[in-house]
Amino acid sequence: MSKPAFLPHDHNHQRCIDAALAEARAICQRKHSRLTPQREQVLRLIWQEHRPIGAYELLDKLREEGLKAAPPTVYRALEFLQENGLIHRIESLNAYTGCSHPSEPHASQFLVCQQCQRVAELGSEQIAEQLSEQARRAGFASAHQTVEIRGTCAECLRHFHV
Amino acid sequence: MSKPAFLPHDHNHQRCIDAALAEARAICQRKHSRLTPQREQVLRLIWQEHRPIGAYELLDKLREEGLKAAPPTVYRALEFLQENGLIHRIESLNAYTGCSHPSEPHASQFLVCQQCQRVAELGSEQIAEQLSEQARRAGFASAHQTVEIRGTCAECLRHFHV
DNA sequence: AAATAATCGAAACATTATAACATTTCTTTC
DNA sequence: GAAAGAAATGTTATAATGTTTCGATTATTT
Ligand SMILES: [Zn+2]
Ligand SMILES: [Zn+2]
Ligand SMILES: [Zn+2]
Ligand SMILES: [Zn+2]
Repeated sequence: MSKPAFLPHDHNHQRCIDAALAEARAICQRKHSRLTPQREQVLRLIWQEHRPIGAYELLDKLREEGLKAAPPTVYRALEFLQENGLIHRIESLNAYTGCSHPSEPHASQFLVCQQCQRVAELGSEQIAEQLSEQARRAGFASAHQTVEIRGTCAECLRHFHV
Repeated sequence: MSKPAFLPHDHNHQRCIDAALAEARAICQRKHSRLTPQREQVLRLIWQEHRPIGAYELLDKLREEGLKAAPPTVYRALEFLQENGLIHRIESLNAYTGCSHPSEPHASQFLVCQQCQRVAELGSEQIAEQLSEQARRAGFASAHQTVEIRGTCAECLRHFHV
């Protein structure tokens, strides 16, 4: 993990979007997963911001873009994208965010800024390992970890002096 | 943390209930928080099992016990109990579970068994510290942590060979 | 007792997610 | 290319979870 967790608020975000979509297409091609136009559209909408987006907010955006969509449309796309490791669900927000490094399976921890609502992904194997280890000491076999840290990002700390 | 995370399936659970209610009463008395009969009833229902319980499941149980309850009845009680540190919300389940050591504020990590649905609370300050520290390295100021580990508890590992 | 604050009752409403089944599109096989 | 099978999508309805509002009641303080 060399990349900074949160990019500056004014970074060139179009690059994030383009890179995420390109990587998604490559991954799906490799896996023979069908990243259909609708699914790609949903992924693109999710990547519009680093702020997680809810299913119904996505639904609205799909409709704004002219698609005749109903809730299942969105939830099916979300399911596909999750199964293929392209997005994560943020449990504490009931919302979805693009995965920052979808190419390899990984444990994730999320930093959720209360001020700007952005989310960044830590990919600390160390944390994941320690969690698994502590669980193991209780005789517990870990299958999946949900780690979400709510707080204030560096930029918001500077701007709002919270 | 000396107590085992998961108690045996066949432990004397009435003791858990009684102890939890007694501790809750003591805490609320000390804090001048009003643990009304309704709130205590909800807490007792939550402690009926080590399995987290959803708001509407609670609502049903309240009605079974003769209370004329509506959703706000439950959610208000849950809010009170959470504010007073007597219960935790398990985000990945949309459900609530009794706090195992409500007397002092503490970070919590939850082990959630996929087989028996029980939840145990780790209270590892070490994990909490490491998470805060890793976040801090990203310039992020932690305010609250959600840590939920899904997997299989020791007893279920033995019984079901998963 | 009166004033104030906290709690509760009740109805409506809002948000998030899934079930069920029909239709279309894509892929494979012949 | 046509037929069969599989995957994806459309459509409607409904389930599950959570909130707002406002008035009535109860508890606490003065
Ligand atoms: Zn970006
Ligand atoms: Zn921020
Ligand atoms: Zn018990
Ligand atoms: Zn278990």
